[in-house]
Amino acid sequence: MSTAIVWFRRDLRIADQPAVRAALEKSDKVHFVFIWSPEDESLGSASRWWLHYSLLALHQSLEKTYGVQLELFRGKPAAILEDLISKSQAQFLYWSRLYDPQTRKRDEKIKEHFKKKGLEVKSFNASLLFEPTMIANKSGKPFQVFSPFWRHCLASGPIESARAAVSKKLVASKSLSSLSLRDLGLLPKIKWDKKMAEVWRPGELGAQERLAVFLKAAVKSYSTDRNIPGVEGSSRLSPHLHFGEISPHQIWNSTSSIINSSGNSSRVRASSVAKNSAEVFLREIGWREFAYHLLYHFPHTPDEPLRAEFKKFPWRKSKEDFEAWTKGRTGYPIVDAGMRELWATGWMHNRVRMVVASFLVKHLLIEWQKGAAWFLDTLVDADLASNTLGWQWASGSGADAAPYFRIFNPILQGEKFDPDGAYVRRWVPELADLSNKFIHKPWLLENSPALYPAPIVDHAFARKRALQAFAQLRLNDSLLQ
DNA sequence: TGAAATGTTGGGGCG
DNA sequence: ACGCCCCAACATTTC
Repeated sequence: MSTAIVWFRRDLRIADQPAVRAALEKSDKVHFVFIWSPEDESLGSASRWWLHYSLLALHQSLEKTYGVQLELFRGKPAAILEDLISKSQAQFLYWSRLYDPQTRKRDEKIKEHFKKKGLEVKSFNASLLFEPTMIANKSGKPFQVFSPFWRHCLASGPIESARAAVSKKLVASKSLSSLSLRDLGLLPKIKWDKKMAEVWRPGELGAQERLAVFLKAAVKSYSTDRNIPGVEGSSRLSPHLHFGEISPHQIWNSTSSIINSSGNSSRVRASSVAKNSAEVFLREIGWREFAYHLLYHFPHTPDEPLRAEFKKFPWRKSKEDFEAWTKGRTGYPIVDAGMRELWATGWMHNRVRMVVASFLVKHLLIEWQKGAAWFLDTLVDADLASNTLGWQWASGSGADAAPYFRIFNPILQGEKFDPDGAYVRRWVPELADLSNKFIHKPWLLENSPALYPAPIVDHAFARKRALQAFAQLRLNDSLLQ
């Protein structure tokens, strides 16, 4: 009897999972394998916490649906797969594709190696609506601006439907002497994760539940509410998407069915708002696709600016300022609230991500790579593609970037998007008693809260300094030409 | 998915 | 009644 190995990575689900489906079609003996390789992929503590529970959830659903366990290993994937294949005599090795430069290189080698040994090795698309190789502009080049990219994607043909999980009982095969989940050492040694468990439910079921809740209510007013961090207006699907607990196809299918069914309702007015909101939401899925497009075609961008002239930007070095930023002690309430939300829950509202990123890069003039690294280290949805796009956007050095002169005013952003201070009050409790008038500028109070720091930099001063620095950059650039 | 500076308009207070 | 000024509200431009 033939044997297949499914190598799970960031596709931790069983529905709409082409590698699993292919293996089940080929064989009644399948080993489901996950290899924890911190040497290849450094995950922050929040992401590790998530991964632990996501693996637990995957293990449970594999057992329930197929009657077999998830087998866990630790080390270099090539070596571990070699061992597994010789022990199991597997003929088929399947996985879902990843798109970051290092992993692509590693996986290509592994594929070539086992093909040479006579195995059928296949990789599948399990995480993108439009893989980077499918999309190019008229001159055959990758897109660098979102709108034309997304227009092109939407015009490039219908999006495939998500497929349900195949249900089938597999032949129990001898386990490959795997580790226990605890042996992977993904959980934190210090117990800081209590808040995480209150906020998140990692795993495929948690993802489906999150999507269902979002589509039932919040999606209707997504286009406006998604900007208000004090309101639960966003889907919070990002960590589920990152670990592949849900596919964009599944999200696409269920969301577009709302768009299509809202046309013949009697409440035409209300439904057209909902329809627009659903489209705005799907556009955000499009931004994720765009991020993978850029990472694939411009593999240097996690470390270096896409626009080369930014390499010479006169960044400041200030350990103290960076630390104040990470700890949520900059003296600007909306910035500090965001950084503290991140620290407590491993997540930050997107509006606030833009504000804190702009603050680090433009007010403090600290290089975006440092902010990007902090985000990767602390976010549960830490994703190289999306994170790179976001930070390059904020610094003005990337594709479709914010112009250099676009500097967020942290006071105005707070007043505009957190007008009643609900978000600040939640995450910066020492300001909870302030009136709406002062909640975003507590330093103007006669006796401002003693425990809360004064602004580490004056806004007007910082704005001028940033504009000067960016002007210098443009000067350098024109002198070179 | 920007903010600040500058320009324009028009209502209303007031001599 | 009229001209003048102030200023809020909105529009445009500039960074």
